[in-house]
Amino acid sequence: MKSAAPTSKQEFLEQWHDVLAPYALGYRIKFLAQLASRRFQEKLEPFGLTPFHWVVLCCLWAEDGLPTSTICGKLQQVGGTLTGVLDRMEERNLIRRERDTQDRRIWRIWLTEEGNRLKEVLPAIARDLIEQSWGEIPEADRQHFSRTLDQIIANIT
Amino acid sequence: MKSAAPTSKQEFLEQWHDVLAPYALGYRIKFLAQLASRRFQEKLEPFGLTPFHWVVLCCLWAEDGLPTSTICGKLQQVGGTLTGVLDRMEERNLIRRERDTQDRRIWRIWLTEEGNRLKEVLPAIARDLIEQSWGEIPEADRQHFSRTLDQIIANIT
DNA sequence: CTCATATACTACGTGTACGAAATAAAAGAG
DNA sequence: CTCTTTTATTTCGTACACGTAGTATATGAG
Repeated sequence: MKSAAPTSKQEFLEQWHDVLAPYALGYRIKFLAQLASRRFQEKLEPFGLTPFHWVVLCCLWAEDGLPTSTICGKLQQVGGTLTGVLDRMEERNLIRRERDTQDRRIWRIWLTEEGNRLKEVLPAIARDLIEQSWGEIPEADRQHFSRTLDQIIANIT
Repeated sequence: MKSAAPTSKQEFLEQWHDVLAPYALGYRIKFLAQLASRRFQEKLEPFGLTPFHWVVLCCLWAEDGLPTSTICGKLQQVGGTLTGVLDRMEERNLIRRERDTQDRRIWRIWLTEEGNRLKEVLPAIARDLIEQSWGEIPEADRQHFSRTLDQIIANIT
């Protein structure tokens, strides 16, 4: 029981199709999310970053100085989760917190120079991983999958 | 910044398609997994269960008395994660740990009476959630999505 | 039998995630 | 201008999730 357990991916998929039908969809999606996160984590490790850091950086690259609540909204994450992530990002010198001058309840998040520089390196890494995930799947199927994904999200929201 | 933040689901999806293309696929999948987990958690709360308890129970309903490592394999989870989950399931009187008589390294997991009884109630709840997730999506699209999902998992494994 | 190696599981430290409660500042009622 | 209510964020407690290290037991070489 090292890390990845004995069951092969083939067996894994079969089992969750047949034996455990009620959870078939949910668990496979959760599993894919988890697997993708592991892969991405491996690639980010050399930079001392996590997948969560990456998405926060994405938000700030698009628009710097966002309030914490706006980032929460973009990522659809609970406030308490962000606090910890931002704490660690601040420690690692990726971002800087500054109080809004108009509304002192708001803390705005600003990229440091290092946070900004990563924009030159990370996107290529993310793109490669996505391309690997799609693999041989043709463009039409990718779009179809993507649309259905959005529809499921809408159904469950 | 209560719990779900101001950005609407419509805005959410648009943003992750356009603004953050590199992460578009990954983050939406992660988000769906998270969202589904929240919904399922809500439904399991009255029983004092979590989604993880559900999948472990699924494994044991199919075959009772499995070794911890086999459950790890079926769920494709790291051993350390299972230990904690099983600890809590034991405390909640869902399962019982027993040492294998042949190989004393192995701990076999057995359902308690309560763990067994839940088989009558929980599957319907899970099925409802899946059905809600699919919504109006026609059968052909469901299968198509499901196949592509497996393919992506295979590509990234 | 004895030692090295492999296997099954647990323990620990870190990083998400969640809901609920606490804190601080703004905004609105009177 | 006060008092209540709302909003932004943090804090806390619990539950995954991972990699690494540690412990106990089995297995194979000699």
